[in-house]
Amino acid sequence: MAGGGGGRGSTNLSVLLQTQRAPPSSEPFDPLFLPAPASSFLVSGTTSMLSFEHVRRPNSNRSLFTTFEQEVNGEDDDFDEYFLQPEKKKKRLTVEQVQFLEKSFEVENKLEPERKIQLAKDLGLQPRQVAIWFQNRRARWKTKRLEKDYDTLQASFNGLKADYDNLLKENDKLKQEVLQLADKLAVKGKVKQEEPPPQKPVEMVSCSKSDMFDSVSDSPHYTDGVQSFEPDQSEVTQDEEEDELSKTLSDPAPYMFPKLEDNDYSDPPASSCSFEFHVEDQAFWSSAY
DNA sequence: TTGTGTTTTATTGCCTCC
DNA sequence: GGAGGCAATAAAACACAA
Repeated sequence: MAGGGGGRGSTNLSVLLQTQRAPPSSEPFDPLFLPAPASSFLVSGTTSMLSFEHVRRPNSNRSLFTTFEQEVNGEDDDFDEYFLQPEKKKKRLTVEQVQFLEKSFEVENKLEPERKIQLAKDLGLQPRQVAIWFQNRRARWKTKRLEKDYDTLQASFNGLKADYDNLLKENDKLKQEVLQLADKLAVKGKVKQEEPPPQKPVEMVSCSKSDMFDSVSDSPHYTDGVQSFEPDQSEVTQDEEEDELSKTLSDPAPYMFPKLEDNDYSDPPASSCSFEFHVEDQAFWSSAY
C-alpha cells in the first residue's frame, strides 16, 4: 500500500499523487485536486508524472504522491529519485471532499474495496487516503460514542444515587418513628404495670374483632361455610365485649349457624341479633321453588 | 509574530480473518 | 501469507490568544 510501509507488506507503491486543494500561488500546481478529466499532469495513456510536486516521506523511500492508476495497477517508477523537493508532508482535504466523505460515512462507516475506489475516483484522492480518512473517522466516531455513553451512564448513576439517598433518608426517618413509638409503648407499659393487669391485651381484642366482624357494616359476614353474626354492641361495654369475645374464642357455638345447604329451605333461625331475613328475601326463597 | 493547544492526516506495528 | 482493521503515535495544519 502506498505510504503505509511498516508491517503491511502491500503494494509497495512509491509514487503518490498530491491530492489536495489548489495550493496557493507559491506552491506547485496540484493536478489531482481537479476532476480527473481536467487533470493536466497525466500524460494521456500513461502513468507518468512529469510536472507535479513530488516529495518523499522522512522515514521512507516512498514519495508522497502517486497516481490513482499506479496504485490500482501496482505500478511504480523511479521518477521519485529525481524529484526530491522540500517536504510537504500533509495536506488537508477540501471542505467539499470532507463533506462528501462524511455523507458516505453516514451511509456506511466501513469501506468495501469497490466503494473505496469509487470514492477515490469521485474525489480525486488516493484509495489509500480514503481508507485512512475512514479509519480516522471511525476512531473519532468511537471516541464520541464513548463520551456519549459515559454521559449516559453518569446521568443514570446520578439518578440512581439520588434515589438511593432519598431511600436512606426515608429509612432513617422511619427508624426514628419506630424508636419514638417504642418509647411510647414502654411508657404505657410501665403505667399499666402499676395497675392490675387486664385479662386480655387490648391489641389482641381489637385484632380478634376485626377477624370476627365486618368492620364496615353491622351485617354478618359469611366465613368458610359458617354464618356468624355480630351481637348488638350498643348495650355492651368494652369489658363485656372482651368477655363476649373470650366466650367466642373459647366456645363459638352460640354465634354460629349451620351453613344453608342448597336444599335446605328452612327458615333462618330467629334471633335477637342484627341478622335478619327480610321479606323480600322470603319471597325470593318461596318463588325460587 | 509567536507560543500553545487542537484537529487532521498519515505511519507503524500488531491482530484477526480468510 | 496477504489484506484490512485498530490503537498508538507523529507531525503538519490550523486556530487563537497575548
